[in-house]
Amino acid sequence: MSQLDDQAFIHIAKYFQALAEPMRLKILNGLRDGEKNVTELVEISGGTQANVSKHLNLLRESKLIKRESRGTKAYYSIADQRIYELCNLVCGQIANQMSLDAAANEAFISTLQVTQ
Amino acid sequence: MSQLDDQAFIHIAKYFQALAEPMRLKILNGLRDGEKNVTELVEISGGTQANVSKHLNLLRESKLIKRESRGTKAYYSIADQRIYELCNLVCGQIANQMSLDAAANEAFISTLQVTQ
DNA sequence: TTTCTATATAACTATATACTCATGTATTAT
DNA sequence: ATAATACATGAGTATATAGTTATATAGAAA
Repeated sequence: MSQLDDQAFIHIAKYFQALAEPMRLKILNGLRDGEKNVTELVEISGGTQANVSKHLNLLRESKLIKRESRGTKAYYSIADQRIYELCNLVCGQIANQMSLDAAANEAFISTLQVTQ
Repeated sequence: MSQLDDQAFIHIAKYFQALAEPMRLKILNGLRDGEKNVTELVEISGGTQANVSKHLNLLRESKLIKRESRGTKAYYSIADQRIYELCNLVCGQIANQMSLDAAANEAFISTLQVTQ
């Protein structure tokens, strides 16, 4: 394995790492229908303000979302639409793994709002 | 957010978590061209036998790979082809983020062997 | 049976990170 | 200027996990 390979794997791993947290997935899911400010995302996610703020910062550093400050509010929105493709792929996989019957499976997937 | 949602996000996060480790990505990359035994994967990845064995176990629990024992050897192979689609998506993203010029970008991507 | 090879696992350490609580900072309103 | 609102961040704790070392287990060969 070359060094370049190693660096690449580290980068890719970090990208997946940003998606490897339920609260962050909730936040990203909450941004599907457009930008939201921190207070709105706190309500949607059910987390504390401090914690949501930190997750938002991490997602921003990972270039998954972007921030725009307007007045006293901070509006976040998706910077990388690809994450929904990723989630759709994974959701299919997860739905397979959870041995639900066909109907429940449907319900499960639609609950995730994974269809763009 | 319903409880079902919460469970779903937890599942999806765990799936991404399995991919969020450079050594595991190396191992998965090493399995692109078919099954390999542990010793081969140790050589490919450059890790220790114990560590590779643990990562293999984790990947198996996450249903990303499967194990077949033949004689004294254990052969691992991809159980979920989707991971390569995931990696391809992510690699494109990563390549964009690393501000390489077009040529280096090409080289970078081909090094990753991301094209199926 | 003894030995060798291949793999798994237990014990331990070190590090990363998710979370909470408290506080800081910036913008708007009074 | 003061207060209120919205957000960010530092300190501290708890937990998860990647890694190492040593050892266990299982099959094949002698």
